[in-house]
Amino acid sequence: MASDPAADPDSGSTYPAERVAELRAAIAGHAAAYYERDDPEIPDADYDQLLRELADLEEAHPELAAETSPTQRVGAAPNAAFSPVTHTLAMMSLHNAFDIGELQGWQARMQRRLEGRAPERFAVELKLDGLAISLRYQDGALVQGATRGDGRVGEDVTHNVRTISDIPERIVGAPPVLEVRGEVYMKLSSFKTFNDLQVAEAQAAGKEPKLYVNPRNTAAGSLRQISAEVTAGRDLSFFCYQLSLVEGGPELRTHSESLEWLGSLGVPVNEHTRTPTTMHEVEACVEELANMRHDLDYEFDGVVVKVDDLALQAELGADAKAPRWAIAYKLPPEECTTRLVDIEVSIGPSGQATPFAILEPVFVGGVTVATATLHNEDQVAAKDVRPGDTVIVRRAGDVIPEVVGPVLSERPADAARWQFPVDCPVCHHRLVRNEGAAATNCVNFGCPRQIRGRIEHFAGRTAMDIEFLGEKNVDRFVSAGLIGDVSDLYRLDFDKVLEMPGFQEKSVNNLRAAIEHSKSRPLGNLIFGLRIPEVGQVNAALLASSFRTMERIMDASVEDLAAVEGFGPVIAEAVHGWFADPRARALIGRLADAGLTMEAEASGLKAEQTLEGVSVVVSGTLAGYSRDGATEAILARGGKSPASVSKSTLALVIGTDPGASKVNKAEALEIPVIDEAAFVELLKTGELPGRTATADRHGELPENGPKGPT
DNA sequence: ATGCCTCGAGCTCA
DNA sequence: CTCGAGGCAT
Repeated sequence: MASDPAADPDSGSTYPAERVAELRAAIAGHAAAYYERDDPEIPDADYDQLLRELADLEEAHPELAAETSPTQRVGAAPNAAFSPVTHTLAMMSLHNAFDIGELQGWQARMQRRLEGRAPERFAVELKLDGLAISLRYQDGALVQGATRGDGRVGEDVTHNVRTISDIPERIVGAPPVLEVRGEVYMKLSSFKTFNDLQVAEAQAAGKEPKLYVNPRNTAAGSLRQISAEVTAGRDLSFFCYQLSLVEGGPELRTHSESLEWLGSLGVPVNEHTRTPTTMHEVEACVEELANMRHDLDYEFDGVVVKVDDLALQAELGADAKAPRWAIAYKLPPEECTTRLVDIEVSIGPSGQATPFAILEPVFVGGVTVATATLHNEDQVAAKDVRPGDTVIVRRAGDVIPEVVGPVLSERPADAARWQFPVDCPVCHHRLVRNEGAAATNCVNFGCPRQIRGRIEHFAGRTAMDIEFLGEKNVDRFVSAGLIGDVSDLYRLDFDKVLEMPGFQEKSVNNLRAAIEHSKSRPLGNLIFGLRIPEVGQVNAALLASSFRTMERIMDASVEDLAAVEGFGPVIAEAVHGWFADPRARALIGRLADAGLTMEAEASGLKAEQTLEGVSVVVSGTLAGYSRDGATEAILARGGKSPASVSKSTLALVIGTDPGASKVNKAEALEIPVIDEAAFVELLKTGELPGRTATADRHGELPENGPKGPT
């Protein structure tokens, strides 16, 4: 902005008309910075100087004066706000098609009306989820923005529309009169930023945040602000989808031509527009656009098909509700409303009490949703959803169903704020929420849910990997009183198991062998299986390799533990505290007696430490290594293998079907992406071979196919 | 204060 | 696998 010539009075143009235009543009920019973003770019005195020069010029050259000049409106209250605006051309809605058959029906009706002639070309566009507005330009200057209203009469929202950066205040090369229609919407990223800001501000003020429900409602609400400053803070966007009125413009024969022309004038037009010629192609385009639903930074709820030829459009005309030359192909809703019947709390395997919503079942995002997690007490409070509320439920793509928020206008008068239950629904002990924690927990060590949870975790694939001992069998054995903790597994009464329905000799023998086999699992797996707070797979392996024996871990002081690389006071304290409990020590004793591995494997002659201190991430399936095999190979050579790519990653090894997020991140961070052969080389030498897979695959990756199920 | 990492929850899909 | 929360190092 410092180099803006118009800001410098000395570099002014010789011709008054040009200078006037320059001044107006500069003033508009500075005014926006000052009034709308509260962030002045130049001193007030300089601004006043520009304004004075403009006023002088306009006085000297009355033919250059204009209604829209900043001299006419600076400081003026937007008293025209929300006054009724009668649309020159009614803003009609669209007929809907919910499947391909209805799309074909529409085409057949048109063809009948045209007595057998068929449209030669169509335009297929996204139907954005925002709100429709009409913009009027006179001599290239934006003079009015209006909402759709009832289609005939809308509301004047000019003051707010001017704050939308996508919408040009002036159009160079525009005809004397120009009216366009389009959709004001909010980008998903802007919506997220905006809601994050709400949370931050509420926290700073010590209040509960008021979250906005979705980008569409936020955009609509933003345009209804009395103060344009509020609207300016919302980062709205705009796409034009129709030229509705033009006087003195070029000759335009098709809709797509008109959009192209508007685009060339600087009016934002959506890039995802197709112009197929046959209905068959139309269907393919509709499908193609529909598949982009989760790949864009904005939402759309349908695809609009229009007859491209403007003369044909005129011939087809409209019925009472909508034009005959266009139809909206509606996509299945990803968001809808339903009744929140109740809020209940479930106890997780670790004792965490998670509130969840019981919903009147609704079909949304391709599945029927009957329950949805509400995460924790604060989430329920922030959303302020109450039993009896009508709520908005959302399930976008492969995202988890979510209760977005209540529809306050539908709230029953007697709906009371929901209270977190006092007792565990499983064991009826008091629930505890610690200071500063988000979660509420059942802390009863003997809670049946937690007994089961601990045993399931112990038997899980990532811990002791006991086959045939899944959720269901654990539940049955615990219920039958056969096991109460993990050490009971090693003295399980198999005769009793044999008596249980569904168990025959063979299945019992399988189970016996699996349990027996688990005794020799490495020490790290055992430690992980114990489920010590703050100790996951990584920290468990660290404990095993640092202390070598269970005994030494049990006897380690907090300082000893904190000396482990990557351990701080919190983890050290958690480990120490866990082993300090006599019940834990007794359990370890029983496990040792049962014959479980209590020492780290004698590492013997180890592989050369070629990867000392570096980290290598693996994604996808490798031919010569199992998932853990590759990780082990890296660890054995002194390297690390975290689950995600970061700046410190030396290389990403990809097999077949690598995770897209890892590959993308590696590319973004310019981390070498290597194939299995290069990985083998890397293990051997610690060096990356000259040619990387990145170079090979360049230009190939962005063309990932459709993400939907195939 | 920042960025990397692990933990732990919840969920999908073969 | 992905995501948010939180621990730890810098």
